[in-house]
Amino acid sequence: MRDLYIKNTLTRKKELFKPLNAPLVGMYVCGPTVYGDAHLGHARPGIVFDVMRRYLSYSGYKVRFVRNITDVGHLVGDGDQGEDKIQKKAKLEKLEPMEVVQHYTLRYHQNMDALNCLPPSIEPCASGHITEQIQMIEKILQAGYAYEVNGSVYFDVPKYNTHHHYGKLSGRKIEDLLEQTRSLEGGDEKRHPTDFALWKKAAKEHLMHWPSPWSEGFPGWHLECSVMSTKYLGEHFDIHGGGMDLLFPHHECEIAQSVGASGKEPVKYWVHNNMITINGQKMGKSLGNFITLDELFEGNHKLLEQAYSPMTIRFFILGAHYSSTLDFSNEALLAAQKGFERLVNGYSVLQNLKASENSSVEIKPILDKCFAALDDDFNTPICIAELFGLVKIIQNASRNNAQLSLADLKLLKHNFDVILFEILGLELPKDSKDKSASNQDDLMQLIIELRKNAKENKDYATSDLIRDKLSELSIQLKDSRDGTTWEKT
RNA sequence: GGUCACGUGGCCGAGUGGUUAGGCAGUGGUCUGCAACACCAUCUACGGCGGUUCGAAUCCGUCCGUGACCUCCA
Repeated sequence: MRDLYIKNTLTRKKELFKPLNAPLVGMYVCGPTVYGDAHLGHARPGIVFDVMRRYLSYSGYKVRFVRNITDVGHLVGDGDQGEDKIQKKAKLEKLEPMEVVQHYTLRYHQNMDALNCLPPSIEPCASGHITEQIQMIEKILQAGYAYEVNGSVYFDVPKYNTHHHYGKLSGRKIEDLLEQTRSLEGGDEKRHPTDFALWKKAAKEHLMHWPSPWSEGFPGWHLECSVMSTKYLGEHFDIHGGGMDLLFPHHECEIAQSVGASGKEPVKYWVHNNMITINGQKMGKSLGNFITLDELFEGNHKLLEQAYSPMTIRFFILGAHYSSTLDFSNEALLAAQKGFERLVNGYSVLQNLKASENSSVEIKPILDKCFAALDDDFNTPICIAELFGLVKIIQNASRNNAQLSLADLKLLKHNFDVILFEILGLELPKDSKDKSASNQDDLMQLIIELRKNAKENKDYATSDLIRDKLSELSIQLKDSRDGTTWEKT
């Protein structure tokens, strides 16, 4: 196994990846709250953690990838007056809360599938782990890091902070937090502004509630991730991922809860993806400046000049390092689309390449660079840049401006496949994949033959007619020295 | 206000103490009956000002600008 380095948010350093129980790797990623369609921002963690997971698998690890579905408990608005997001949506649409959950979970799955993100090994939902959440609260209470008030249970942050460092992940100090935290509204049950709810007593009109030792209520915002990661990956596991916006308070609270309950540090490597921006500003639900994935796939949004395929989106996202912000624009997306086409083009040319006696170029060093890039904190943009270098060689070889030995050609074919499909998870456009499966190709060969005859007879009217009509049918003819090929556009 | 990032050529986006990132767009060529595709060549660069150094876009300081988190957010 090669050495893989991962930037750990906890230490702010790139660290050599050493799994706790090699070859097993436990990976937990925060999934969506299912109360609305997934947008471009959701695609990013979906894709970048998919590539991490794929690369770890490729590298020989046996990965258990857990990604939750949040279907309960996130409050809207400020303080206690807030409403459960899913409940709010349910009331709005006159649905059962679980209907909302089911609907958006399905749509999320469809989107992730379109983006060719592999499904998680386990996809637990919060509502299915109420018992476990109650058990964890009991543990935290026993440890003395929580207190009950009027049927609700809160995590005692100042007390926790006397034994541990609350704020170490996000680089905060509790004293600073105290100064900056918004002042509490009157009647708050919390003893300290930084305390957070583990269990909330449900108001009468609250639709989603469960029995507990403290009250009929529902679990707090951050608890599900601690509970479900512990249940499926253990009290101490390898990788926890999520968006940077979850760093504080969500992930900070997760650490506090887990340490509070078990005394053990839950996560070895914390990994955070950066945000997608639009006009330099974060794309987010609360800002209302988001574009849903369906809108992108269909080109159905006022900011979009055209539709962009899921693979264009995937390629676009992999073109930037996960830790950098990535700015959305039609121009950038179009560049990604064209770039991806170039890569696909290179791939299909590669399939028909003939081997020479010797190689005039070196393949292995470039492939090594691809893997070295991925080993360096999953640097997909550099990996892709090297791939373009290979495309140049492939194109040159097809024009006899470069030669590849049989061994090199085999090496290139195999690894181009591995990197493009297995690791980066890109897919060829459906049409070109199905091309050989039908008799379409035979028909096309006939048409190409007829056009060739016309050209030889200098009957350019006929040859251009064929070309133009095919073009209208979204079929592009590609003339080269060795004859004509075709592809769907 | 606190904490933390970032500022790269027309656009997107890597990288980093001395060597071409890459893609898209542009320009010139090759190919073509004309094109498209493809290929070759080529042009725009590291926010301002200081400092360290033989040498900085890369390190340090400072100023300016932008953003994120501090409230649910991927």
